[in-house]
Amino acid sequence: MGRHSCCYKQKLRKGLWSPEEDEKLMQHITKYGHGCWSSVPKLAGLHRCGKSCRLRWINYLRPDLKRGTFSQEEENLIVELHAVLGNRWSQIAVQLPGRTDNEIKNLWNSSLKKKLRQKGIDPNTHKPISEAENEENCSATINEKASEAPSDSKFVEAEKPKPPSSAMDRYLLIENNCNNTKTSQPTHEFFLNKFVTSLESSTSSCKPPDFSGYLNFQQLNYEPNTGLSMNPNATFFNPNSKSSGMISELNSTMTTILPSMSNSILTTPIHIKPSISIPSNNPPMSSYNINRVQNWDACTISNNGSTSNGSSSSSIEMQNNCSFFENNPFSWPQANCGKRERESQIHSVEGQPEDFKWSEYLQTPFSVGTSIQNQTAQDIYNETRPETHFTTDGVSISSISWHQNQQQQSLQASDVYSKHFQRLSTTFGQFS
DNA sequence: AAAGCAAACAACCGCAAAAAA
DNA sequence: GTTTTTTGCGGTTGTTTGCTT
Repeated sequence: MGRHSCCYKQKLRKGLWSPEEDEKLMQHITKYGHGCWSSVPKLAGLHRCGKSCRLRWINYLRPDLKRGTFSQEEENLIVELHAVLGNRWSQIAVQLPGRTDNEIKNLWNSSLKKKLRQKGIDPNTHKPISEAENEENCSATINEKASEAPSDSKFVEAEKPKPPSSAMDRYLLIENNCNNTKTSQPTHEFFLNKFVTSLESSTSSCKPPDFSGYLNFQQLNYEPNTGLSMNPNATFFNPNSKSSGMISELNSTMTTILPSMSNSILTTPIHIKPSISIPSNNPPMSSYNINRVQNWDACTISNNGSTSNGSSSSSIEMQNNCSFFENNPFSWPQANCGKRERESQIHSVEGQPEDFKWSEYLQTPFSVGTSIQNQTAQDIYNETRPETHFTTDGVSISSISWHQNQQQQSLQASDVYSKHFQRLSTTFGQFS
């Protein structure tokens, strides 16, 4: 489509917004909602294009914006998320309630990038700068190998290695290509990754998720450490919801995942006998957080921000008595992929915030991951990153090394799960 | 006090995808 | 099924602010 046609049709104001313009836009949207953005300026009496109005609202006028300087925790989280998501600012912003993608992007470009470089970390790869250079060379070798292969069939094209998108991918790529080995590493993360991927693809296709790959996860030879009391019957999502089958899967998944999160097992490849040892100073998850998650299912959230079971909660505002699967368009068989229809459903609920995104409310259970992540990120980024490590053949894989000390392993382990929780949160947010 | 510079912030632009006609 | 319109995203540029010389 290209450029907004309205910009050509008439002389529209550009540049900074005046307080009067803000006021007009604010009043209009508060009263009528934005509806179709292209009609907003006309209806609100503004000499701006709809696009400009939208941007102003999203980045500045929206009442739920936090504003102010970013906290250290937020900065750390952004760095961590950027390592996983890259420049997907909107997805990163989902994980930081009250912050906009534009704000985060600006922070990254003006400050965070520089800070990372000062610490010797390449902001693009999130690895020590020397290591990033080494791996680039390694990738070049891999590409050379790929180009040697016959390239005249579509099959070959499909087999071309995709750029690694996660630490695990990078690890496997380096292991398999640089070491000339062919090992897949069915770690707990591997199956967790499959699980989250199933959810992601099911949300995009509006089909029930395929957990077949994930379910093997639960058959792995590992025993959750019992140092943490975990109610085996705990449910995290309402089992009486419409998609009870899927909810049941999720609940069993959560029961399995959470103890292992807390115990920080996991990056041990499964072909080596899993060693489950708890570092004496193993701190990651507070019982407070566990309890909050365990109680989540029992919580019905009222519109005054308190929970029906009497426990304190963050300032959540939702409809009366809804557990979070129930009152959201999160039912696979009936999944409604039409955005406009979804919007109309949302609008039809009296008093429902217009831009209701339940992924934001999902932050509460998923703050388990976030809280660990903050803790972890703080440790990692406040300290000098470890110098480059080398595998036996000299390939540098420092930031994803399996050979780091136990404590670092446990910290990374928490991060790994945090990452997948973030993905879950992001995925579910697509339904809003 | 003024000039120069850098950082921070706000807004625009172009593109692509999704939705509607 | 095609075309048009709308929305959202990420890159980039412009403006303001604050600090240093």
